[in-house]
Amino acid sequence: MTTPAYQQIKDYVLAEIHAGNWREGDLVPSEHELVRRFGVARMTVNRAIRELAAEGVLTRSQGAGTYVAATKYHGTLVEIKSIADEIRSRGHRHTARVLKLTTVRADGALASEIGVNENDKLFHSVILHLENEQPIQLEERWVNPALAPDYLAQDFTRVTPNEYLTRSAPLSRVEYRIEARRPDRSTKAKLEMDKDEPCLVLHRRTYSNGVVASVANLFHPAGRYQFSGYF
Amino acid sequence: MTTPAYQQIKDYVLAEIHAGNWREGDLVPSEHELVRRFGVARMTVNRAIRELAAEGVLTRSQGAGTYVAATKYHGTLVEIKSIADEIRSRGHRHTARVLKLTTVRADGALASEIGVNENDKLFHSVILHLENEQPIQLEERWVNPALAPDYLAQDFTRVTPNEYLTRSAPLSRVEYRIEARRPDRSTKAKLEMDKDEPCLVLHRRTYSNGVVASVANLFHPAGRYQFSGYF
DNA sequence: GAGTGGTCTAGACCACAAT
DNA sequence: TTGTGGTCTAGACCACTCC
Repeated sequence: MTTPAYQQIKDYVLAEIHAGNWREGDLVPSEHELVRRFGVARMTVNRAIRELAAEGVLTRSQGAGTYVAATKYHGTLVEIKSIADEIRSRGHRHTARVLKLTTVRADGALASEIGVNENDKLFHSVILHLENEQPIQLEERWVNPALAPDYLAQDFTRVTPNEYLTRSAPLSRVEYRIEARRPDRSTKAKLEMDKDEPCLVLHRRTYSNGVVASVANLFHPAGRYQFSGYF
Repeated sequence: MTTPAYQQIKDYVLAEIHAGNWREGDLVPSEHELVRRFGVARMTVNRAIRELAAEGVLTRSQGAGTYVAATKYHGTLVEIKSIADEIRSRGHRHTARVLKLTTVRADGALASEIGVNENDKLFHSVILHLENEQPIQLEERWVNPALAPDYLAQDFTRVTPNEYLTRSAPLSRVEYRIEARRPDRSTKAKLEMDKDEPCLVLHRRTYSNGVVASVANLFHPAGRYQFSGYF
């Protein structure tokens, strides 16, 4: 019931990356080098590294070497890329307004969704994201303080909560729900929405090491935003 | 510039499955048997089959054998499972009403979206799906006749277009777009929607072997439907 | 016990990149 | 030319399932 050698090598590489010892773009030890370190056959190292490459953790190029891949969480659908990157990739200007950033007490529904006790402290933020000065996303978020103790000290006009959280607590699982909804009056005003314009809402719950790190509701004006992708 | 042996074996297995010679749940030849047929080392066969298992095409169990997996397209998000299966998995009753099923001529926009010439023939269907007699999805679809010549002869109250198409033309690529929208009067009436209730719309374009097989617009009442998933 | 997959070895030859 | 990854071989031992 011992862990297979190739899996131990995979775990080793992942641990080095998560610990920050090997960063994006860094050169990973060669197969030959890992063969020496682990005292196994090259085929065994090859399997470990090849699988990590297939999983998108590493990139390889023949003759050159193996590198730590850029972290893309997770590609397939409703990507966990930050709204800021998305706006910038369209060649537009992203700005953010922090409307709220405080500590709150968890009420019953929130406590059970995040998996803490009622009345436990949670961090709460409300941020409005603008694309070329026009509101595009209202981000309402509750954060588990255990996983991001410095949350309240961040400048979220420069780094989005999403970016900060994925850096401070590597995410292991994401649950989402997408719905259409009529906005309440306050949401409608903040997003400067037209009369009768519906809202496209993404609810997202992210986990880090099996613990809920954060719960977010992302509201978008239907006329200015949609999700898309392929696979 | 020859294809690697492991890739040839993967291609062979995929071809047998797509051709229908090997069906869901069928036992796949053992590694030993494939070693004999292809005249390669077992490690080479092992890599081919292991990768197909990792991709979800096959399932393996030690001691028992390797089987063709149930076709789940594609798992991660906005799964391509049929609305009928989804409703049944909730323990509810699915029924469908075929509102339209004809041949149409492609206008400019449709022709370019599907990649045919203007005025080429397309199959067009409009189907209303009900969950326990309550409308849940209005499916508006255009189909490339080249890939599904018998489309008009199907009984879509028994098999959904989606199920029929994935069987007759294995899909290789899916593009989607999700948006919130106010329904037009006719859509609203068909889906028996409340006053001011928004619509959750999924646009989907599916490819088979690099050719557009079908374009669909799926309309859902916001109050009765949402997309969800995890990864 | 016979057959299956799961893993591993100790070599090998090749294509490609950097120098 | 040296070092890298890409692929492959011909064995081996083991754990598991099925009969």
